[in-house]
Amino acid sequence: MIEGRALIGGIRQLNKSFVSADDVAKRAGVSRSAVSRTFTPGASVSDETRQRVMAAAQALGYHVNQLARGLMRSESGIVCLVVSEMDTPYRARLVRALTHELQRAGKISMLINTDRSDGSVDAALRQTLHYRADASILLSGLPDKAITKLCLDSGQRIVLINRDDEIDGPFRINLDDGHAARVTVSAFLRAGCRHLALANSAVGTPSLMARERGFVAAAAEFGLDVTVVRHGNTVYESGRKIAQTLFAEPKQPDAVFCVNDLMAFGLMDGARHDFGLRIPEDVCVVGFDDIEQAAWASYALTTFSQPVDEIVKNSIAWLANHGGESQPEVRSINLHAPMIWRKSIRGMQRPIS
Amino acid sequence: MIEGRALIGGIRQLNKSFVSADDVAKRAGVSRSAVSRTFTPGASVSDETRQRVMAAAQALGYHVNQLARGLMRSESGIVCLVVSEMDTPYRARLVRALTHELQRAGKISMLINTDRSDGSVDAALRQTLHYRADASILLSGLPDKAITKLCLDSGQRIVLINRDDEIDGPFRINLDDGHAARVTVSAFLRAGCRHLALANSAVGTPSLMARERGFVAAAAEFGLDVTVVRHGNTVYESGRKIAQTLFAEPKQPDAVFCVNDLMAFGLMDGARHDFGLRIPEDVCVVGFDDIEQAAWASYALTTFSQPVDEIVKNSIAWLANHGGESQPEVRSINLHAPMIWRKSIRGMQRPIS
DNA sequence: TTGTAAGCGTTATCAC
DNA sequence: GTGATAACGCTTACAA
Repeated sequence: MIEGRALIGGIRQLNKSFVSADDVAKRAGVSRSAVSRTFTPGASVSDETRQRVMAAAQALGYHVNQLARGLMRSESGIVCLVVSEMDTPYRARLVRALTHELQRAGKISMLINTDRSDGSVDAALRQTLHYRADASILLSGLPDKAITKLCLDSGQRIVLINRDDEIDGPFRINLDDGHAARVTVSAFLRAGCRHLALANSAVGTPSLMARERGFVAAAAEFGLDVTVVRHGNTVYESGRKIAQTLFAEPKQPDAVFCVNDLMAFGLMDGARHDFGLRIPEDVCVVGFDDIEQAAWASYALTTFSQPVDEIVKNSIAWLANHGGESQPEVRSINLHAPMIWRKSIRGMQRPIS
Repeated sequence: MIEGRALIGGIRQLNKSFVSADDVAKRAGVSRSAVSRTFTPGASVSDETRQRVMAAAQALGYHVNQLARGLMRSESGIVCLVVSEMDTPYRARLVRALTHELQRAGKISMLINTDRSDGSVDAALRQTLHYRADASILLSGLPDKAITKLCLDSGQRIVLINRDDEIDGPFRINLDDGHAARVTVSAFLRAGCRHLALANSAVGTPSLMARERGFVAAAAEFGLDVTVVRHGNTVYESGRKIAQTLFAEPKQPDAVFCVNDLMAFGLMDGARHDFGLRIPEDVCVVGFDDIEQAAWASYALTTFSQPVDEIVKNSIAWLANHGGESQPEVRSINLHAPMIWRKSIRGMQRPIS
């Protein structure tokens, strides 16, 4: 009754003094354990007791304290999302979908931003260890291998999306980047293109490099050289910059595969506004990710769709399956990124992939 | 030593059996309290003890258990971000910035997705109450007033961004929507436009409606009518759809104020591709939010910049200031959204705002 | 400065 | 089915 535990209207309490199971027990005239059991899914409580407990809980505004519960149970219910540059369209979509499904599964997601490696990242990540997160999901981006190891060492289950940390333990989800690259080459050739180019970023993450290698290799099979340009980050401005380089050369490419959509948009705008080129008449363009903007009329970009729903489904399924003792058997999975055919390649609209 | 507490290489432990302060104390040859004090900022530990504790902690891979700490302390260190459609460019940027600054301030953010009102939202939100979050930040979007009340009732401090729940207690951050609308009207008039239109969504959130009212009122001052069209969500497709309506009429508008950038892009694409209109020669367009795409060459949209950094700074400052006892005095703040002048209004490039 | 002991709000074990 | 009691891992008086 002292120190602000006074109840206003029977519901709201002041001074951050929360209602505890003890309070509920007293009011309901039962024991703490009865209250606990009432809020534990696989319970063993008589209907009458449950009724009384629920009534008391309702009246007092009682919420189970997960902090305390997590102390006893092995699971905290927390899943940690580690991501850099999360306002990038593809990443934002992934984070949204993951969060949504996670909370449908009764989990709660903690967000760790790894934009800068200035120690604040490290601190934040350490935070989640402090909270005894059940698992971490590492999205593509900056986070380095040390982070993976740190999470792993603290006993978390880990999902790696589009990453390549060759550490044992995590579940890996990757895309068939090489296949996409080959499909692109063949689409370009069927459109009559002969001067192929590839726009990549300078960051050189594994999936980006896989796309580059696949593209160059597939072109080589047809005896074609590829002009490869790598610049900056995987952002719009890099694509635009690459356009400046590519189209200023005497031998202008007539087909460019950009390793992601953002760069493709920059490249398209560069080609159009800086060089007066038409797409797809003068130059064909293909991107990767199928972010929302790819469908906008100004771009109508032919690209490869990130199977976000599949990624999320697989992540959560793996997390759910391996809650128990069983040794994780499946270590990685390869998902298909289907081609989305729009208007940035000339000729027949015939998807192949 | 039993049940998997065996240490591998002195660092990694199996079976989720975490290292506790007790373990560290034993190894360092000190008491539990000494360990606790070592990890408490305002401590009172001798340098020597601290050294030994740190060494032992390092060797064992010890991390303070926040779940347990939160049980004693009043603060859990958790801040809850409630947001719907968080992959929308503006929201994603806000979430990123908030998360980043929050973790710089030593907090950790929990993400609650309120996309569907199917009870899963309610469950997720209830989750954060369970985790005793210190505060909640509600971004614009779906979450209804009941949610605000729920958070408030559980003793959380609350920040409302661009929302209008007329409940007492939260800190409100809003924009000068009306001013932006007036500036837009005067810019249109100076560009020689006479047939003004406004593209709004049908959701009718307070800030959106404020922009509409402000625009209509300002136009009225000059004796001008405004064609108002409301349709769908605040997305690209809605803008495009509105273009169909607007430009099919005999009296085509020569200036359109769109309540957000996404709709503006849709409207521009509709005007160009469906009606062959040129921007800004045939029709001037202004948006709101200044998302990344507004700077892309295909749009070069004149718009109003969401002061994201200011919003974040103010949110966190308020949260930090009101950790103590003091009655919150400042209840709300109004931020300025400066006009970003690009190329979607014809004539002199003279910002006014 | 340091150790001892008493909580914090749960859940799990075990008699009844 | 129910109620004591012992953890869980931490912080914090209080005493030394």
